[in-house]
Order: sequence, then C-alpha cells, then structure tokens
Amino acid sequence: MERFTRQRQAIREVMAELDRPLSPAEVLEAARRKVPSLGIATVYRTLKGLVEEGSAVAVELPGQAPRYELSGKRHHHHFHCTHCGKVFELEGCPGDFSFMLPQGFQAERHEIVLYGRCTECGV
Amino acid sequence: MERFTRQRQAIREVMAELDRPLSPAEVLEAARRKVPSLGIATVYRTLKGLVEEGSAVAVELPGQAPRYELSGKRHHHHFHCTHCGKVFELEGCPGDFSFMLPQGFQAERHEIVLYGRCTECGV
DNA sequence: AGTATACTGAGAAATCAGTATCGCTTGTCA
DNA sequence: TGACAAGCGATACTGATTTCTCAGTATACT
Repeated sequence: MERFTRQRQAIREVMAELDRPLSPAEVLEAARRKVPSLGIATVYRTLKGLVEEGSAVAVELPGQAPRYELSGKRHHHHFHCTHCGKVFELEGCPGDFSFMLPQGFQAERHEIVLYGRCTECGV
Repeated sequence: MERFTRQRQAIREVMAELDRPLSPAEVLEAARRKVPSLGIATVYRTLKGLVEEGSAVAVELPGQAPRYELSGKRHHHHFHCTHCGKVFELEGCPGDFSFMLPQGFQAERHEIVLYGRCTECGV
C-alpha cells in the first residue's frame, strides 16, 4: 500500500460512498464503474491492505464470506436484507447480555445480526 | 433416512448427549467412540438427512462452517468460546431490537452470538 | 434364512473463497 | 524524462469443506 493508484482510490471511494459492509464482489462491481478494467485480485489485495493498515475491518456474518467496511465507526451491528442480500449498519445496542451467561462463562464481546427487509425491499 | 443403522444411532446419540452445536468433525470424533469405523461421508450424509427430516438444524456462526444441533428447542442463542472453540447454547434473549431499525426496515428474526471464555477455559 | 436394496467407508471430485504467479503497466523520485 | 520497482489483471493454484462414486456390507421384509 505504498503507491497511490486509480484502482485503490476507486476502491476507497466506493467503500466511503456506499457506507455499508461490502463483499469483494460488490466492491468489484461498484469500483468498475470508475475503473472498468479492475480485476478481482486487486480488490482482494487492496482490501487486505486496508485491513492491515487499519483503514478497514472485516465484517463476518453467519454463513457468509467476509464483507468489509471502513473502520473508525463506533460500536454498531448489522442488518442483512433477506431479499436483496445487502448488509446495512445499525445504530444502537441493547448493551448488556450478561444475564444470558451460564455460571462461569465470561463474555468479551458480542455480535447481533437482524434479518428482514430493507427499505427498498419492503413489502 | 429409511433404515436404522449403528452409524446413525451413534450420531444421534452424540448430538443428544453433548447437547451443543457440533461441527461435522466434532460429530465424527465423538461418534467414533461408539462406531470406530465411522467415515466422514456418513456424518455429512446423516446430518443432511437429519436436517431434511427436521430433526436437526444448522447453526451458522460468523466465519465458521455450519454446526448442527437437534431441533425442537425454544428460541435461544449461542456462545462461542474463543479459547477452546466450542459453541454452547444460551437461554434468554433481550427480545426487542426494533429500536435499532432505521425507518422502513422490517426485522423478521435475529441472531446473537456472545464470545468469551467458557467455564472450563475461564481465567 | 434369503433377498432386494439402502447404507457405508474410502478416496476422488466438486466447490469456492482467497492467494500466488507472471508479464505488462504505471507511479514515484532523481 | 528515465528508470526502477510497486502495482495491475488474468488465470492457475491452494486449502478447506462438502459431495459423489462405487464396491462391499448390513438392514428390513418375506
């Protein structure tokens, strides 16, 4: 991640503009509108580099390959639209799950995923 | 899933006895104590059959291959021990996440995963 | 007990996300 | 501007998981 290339710029822009966790394939599709020749290998390379330098984080959802979002956001969770497949960020968090823990278990972190219809796919 | 075989019995027993979501590899290891010749293909075939007939359900956690647990339990969530890697069932649920939904989004279901140390791995 | 056939185990093959390779391109810096 | 190396795109490869294949085995039914 030393040089400033059209490809990397396009990928960063796409992630900032769409502002939701994107799969490598989604990044490829969106960034190709800016750099049509873009290859999937460059997307993977760049995402990996962004994560290594701390600019992006991987978002893992059950049964799904990792998606990526820009880092620096505060604690949040995700919504997975069961119709269009897009993942969105959610604000807020119930916060305390310790009442669910059996004796002797210690929780360090948690993940919440809501599933349903996003605005565009609403019935 | 028509015949009653030692292999299938062993797999069902293991799932009932351990009573937590098990990966195919975990099922294989545990069931081989009952039927040492058991092969991984039979584990996959049997798990698939159990899911199809409704006796088991797949449990998907972020970044993990599916695990399987017997069905018929009431609404619950899971705890993933970051030390030993085992997954446990948790009772209870905060229930209402609608306050997290943006305008126009509709939630149908949710998943919660807690990460930390289980009793055996506690510090 | 005899028989049809569902089931099994081992290994090959399929799947698929992600990575490595390599010749060509392009950003950076003197 | 020239040169060097980082970066690119295409594609072959990898590794992990799951499914398929097939010859031999075991179950269920008569």
